[in-house]
Amino acid sequence: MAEHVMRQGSVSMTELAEIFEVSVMTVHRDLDLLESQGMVRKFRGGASAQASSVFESNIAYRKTAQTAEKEAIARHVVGLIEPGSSVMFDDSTTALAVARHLGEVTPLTVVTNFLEAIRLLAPVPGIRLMALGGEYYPTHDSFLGVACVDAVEAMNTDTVVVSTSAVSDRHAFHQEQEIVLVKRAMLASGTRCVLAVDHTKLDRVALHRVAPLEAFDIIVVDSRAPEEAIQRLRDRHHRVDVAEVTEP
Amino acid sequence: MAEHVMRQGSVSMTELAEIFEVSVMTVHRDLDLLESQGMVRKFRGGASAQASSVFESNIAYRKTAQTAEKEAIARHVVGLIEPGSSVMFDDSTTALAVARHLGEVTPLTVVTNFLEAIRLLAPVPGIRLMALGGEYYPTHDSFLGVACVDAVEAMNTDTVVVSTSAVSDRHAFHQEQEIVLVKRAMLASGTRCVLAVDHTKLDRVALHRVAPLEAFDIIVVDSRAPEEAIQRLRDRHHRVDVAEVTEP
DNA sequence: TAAATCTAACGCTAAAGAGTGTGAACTTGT
DNA sequence: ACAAGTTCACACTCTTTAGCGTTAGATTTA
Repeated sequence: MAEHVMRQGSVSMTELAEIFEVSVMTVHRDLDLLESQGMVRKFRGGASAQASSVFESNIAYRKTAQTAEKEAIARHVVGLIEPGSSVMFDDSTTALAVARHLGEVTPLTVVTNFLEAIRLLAPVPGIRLMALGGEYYPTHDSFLGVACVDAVEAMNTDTVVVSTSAVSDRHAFHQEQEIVLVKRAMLASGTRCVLAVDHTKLDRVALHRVAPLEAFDIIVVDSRAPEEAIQRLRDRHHRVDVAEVTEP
Repeated sequence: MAEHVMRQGSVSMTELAEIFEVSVMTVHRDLDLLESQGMVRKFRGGASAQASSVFESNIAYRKTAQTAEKEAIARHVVGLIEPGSSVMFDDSTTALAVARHLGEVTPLTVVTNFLEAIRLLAPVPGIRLMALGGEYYPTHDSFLGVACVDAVEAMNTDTVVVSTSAVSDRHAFHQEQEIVLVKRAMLASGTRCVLAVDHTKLDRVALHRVAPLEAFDIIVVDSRAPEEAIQRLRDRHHRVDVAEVTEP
């Protein structure tokens, strides 16, 4: 339904009800949900699409996108992590995919500001979990702000895994300032930094520069990235690992 | 079933299976659960009770105990909180009862290190949630340790609500050192400090002193506390509020 | 004011989840 | 080595929960 609103730009309630063969009440409920997630705007009689820049940074959307790629990247990243070491990661869905596999490399110390990852890892035996506090942001389901940056700066981990929404030949980018600050702090507090991005992020830019690519020791992309894009990254002396995507 | 193990001290598997009219398999599963929560010890053929001091500090036990009293205290404490102010509370089940009612006094800034409360409050509109990070302790379902103390010390809130496992005429007590350190830090960072304890905690002591009762501005107890115990607290110039318990 | 739209409440259905038992395979202690 | 005890995997039942529609009442717009 979200996709339809996106395509049309603006649709009426009754129209949506007919298309999806559901009652008007259901359309209301679903749109309320999408609106609370920042995916669409509601007005009397219908709903309109949000600017792409705002909903792309939204969890509900990010979770469903490029799952196969993220899964492949996650498996590769987990292979880079040694049992007994410490890992820090941010509030990206790619990192969440990594978190799902961390139970395989125990014992491990895990540090994150991502509430969903905390929920996921809290009951896992063999994982010493450290949460980064801060102000809770519902749109990201994570803790950000000054308190979080301070908490990051008080720590040091063997491996830091971050993902950003855009990567050019020279820099990693992200739209939101609060998140940029946290990611930067994380990069500064990791012995080894891994940038994990799927191919849709390559050759793009966003509002804020997070860091130059030199700040990362390893860049992991999925195998659906164009060969020449990978080559271009490698040309600038980066170690670029390609994770093989298996599923459709 | 836990109660039966407590009373008997030590019971065999088959005995438990007969008493509760369930299969031995189920007994195994339930005891595994209780053991993982630290309520009992398992050995080949049966299970034995834990020392009371260890299981009393355990969430699974604390959650089921004195719910009516905690509910009454919680309602009273919420009445002390003004909309628009900030509240910090610890990882006590009493505080959790308070958290359940915080949606009624929005807008509000809430600070806690208790994961269950974070889960509970994250989706509540009108609540600005700040999490205190730190090392995750499964037995308390909260974040403790140096990182947590540092995070607390970096903040200041209008009201601090804490509960302790024992209260004498002069001091508040708790068994665990990590928790004591966090509670102390909280007391130091609140403009107004509230001690919320049900009547079973009165006239008791535990291993560590948390703070003298003078450190608290208000002490809230439930109406099942003996009158003379309340009077004794009041004699020492404390403001003691009594929350009326309604349910059985 | 009338028509349209929105919200809240209730009950229904289908899917998900928790809890349990059975039998086979494995472990431990005597 | 054998018996008692334990664990695992699977299937079954029961409870819980999420999602949808209908109706009735409130709100908004023309």
